[in-house]
Amino acid sequence: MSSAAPAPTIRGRARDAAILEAARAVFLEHGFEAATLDLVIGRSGGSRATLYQRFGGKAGLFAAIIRDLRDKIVAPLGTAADGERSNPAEVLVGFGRRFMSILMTDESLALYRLVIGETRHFPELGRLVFEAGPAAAAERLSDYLRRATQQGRLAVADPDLAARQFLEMVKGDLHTRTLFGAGRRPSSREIDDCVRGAVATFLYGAATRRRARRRSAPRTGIRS
Amino acid sequence: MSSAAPAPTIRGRARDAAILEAARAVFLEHGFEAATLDLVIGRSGGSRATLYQRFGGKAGLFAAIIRDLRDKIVAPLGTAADGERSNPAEVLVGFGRRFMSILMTDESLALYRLVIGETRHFPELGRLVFEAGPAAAAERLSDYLRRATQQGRLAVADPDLAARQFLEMVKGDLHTRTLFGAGRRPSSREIDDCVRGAVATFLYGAATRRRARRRSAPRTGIRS
DNA sequence: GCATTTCTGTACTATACAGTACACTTTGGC
DNA sequence: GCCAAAGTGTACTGTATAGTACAGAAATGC
Repeated sequence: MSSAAPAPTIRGRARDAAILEAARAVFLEHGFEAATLDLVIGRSGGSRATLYQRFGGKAGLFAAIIRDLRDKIVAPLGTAADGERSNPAEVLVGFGRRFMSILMTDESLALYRLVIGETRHFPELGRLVFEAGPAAAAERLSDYLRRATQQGRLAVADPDLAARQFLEMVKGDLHTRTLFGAGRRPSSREIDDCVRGAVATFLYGAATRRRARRRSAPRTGIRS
Repeated sequence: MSSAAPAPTIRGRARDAAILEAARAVFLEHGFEAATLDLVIGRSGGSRATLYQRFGGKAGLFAAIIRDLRDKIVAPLGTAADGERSNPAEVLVGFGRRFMSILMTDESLALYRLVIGETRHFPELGRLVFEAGPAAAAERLSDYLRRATQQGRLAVADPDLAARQFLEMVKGDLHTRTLFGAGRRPSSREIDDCVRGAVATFLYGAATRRRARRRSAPRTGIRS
């Protein structure tokens, strides 16, 4: 599928890169169906025949740019953890911020819209992006939560679940709202508040203290 | 925009309804660009001219079905709260379940894909759907959280934020994963576990008990 | 520097589709 | 039943676009 041969010649590599860059912009801006190869060629400056020879056609080009974007934008999500300072709150705030700083870029949002919108036609690409991004980020966070719990710094019963919960809270509805184009883009200040709020709720919950039971009880004690 | 006149005659109303139903199916299945009016007409059985007269064209028809779907699918999200039993955990589990039971239907997921994917071309429709659905649901939950806090049953500093956090956790990554088409559709059992897990974390948090401070402190005490 | 491979430009094909026109049929109020 | 309004069917127009063909230019490797 993608660009079959890695790259034949120097000119070829440059051409591939130019086509990919143009295609990325065009697909992100217009979506798969509304994007036209003439638009891509107009931007990249190559020739129609080369595009077909190198990428096989519109669908192949689309797959190629999604893979490209996955590597450039989405994969870094999975490595959004670093320097584990001793305080879990600080670690979580840092992780949340890096997560959001990648997720809320124009390119990242456009990629989400594109992939989610085209899932019907390209289901495997959705899987590709999801696994490399959000799922990988959750895995890394899960590792941290497990270690912190073993060290007695947190009390997390199910690290995988907790990691996903935390990341969803960090996104808050800011991400969804922005995907829907509802309201203006959130400021970095709002994003920061959202991250800190998520950390607070994640760590301490919303129950009144006098009602709090031993941690393990409510976790399994909520019935029906 | 939408179907201008409410409905002129009986046959007319039936025709409108048939066109809308067909258009809904076609747009949800193919997306805006890939959907064709011939497909719609083939399904609804009317004539091309009527469609144009009643809905003004492809874009008008699209706007009409989005409004229709908002009323039928998304708006109920906003009313997903009922019977406030005394136990906050039970109320939250009930709310979360109803929320997810609407959100995870095939139609609801397809609508999300459609609206998110077409936000570029129809930003106002995204706003429409978001406000009527997720935002309205968060508002109702926020009301409950505020009341429960006033009654001393919960300790929620910012009910609006908390409501959004809770709903995001309830969705977990199940919703996003399914939107991306990654992995099989979650079972109702998985959804249930996700909801209960969200309630547990929302109420009690992940901090170890011996590290827990007074609730108000960490909420504002997380710096940088 | 020459042969070969790769890229380019242009022109062409086939098709699909939104939107329009118009003559004809059905419906529904009276 | 009549007749105005609404709906139908078909055919047509114009355009946009994916994909193909091919001859020529350019670069690459030796």
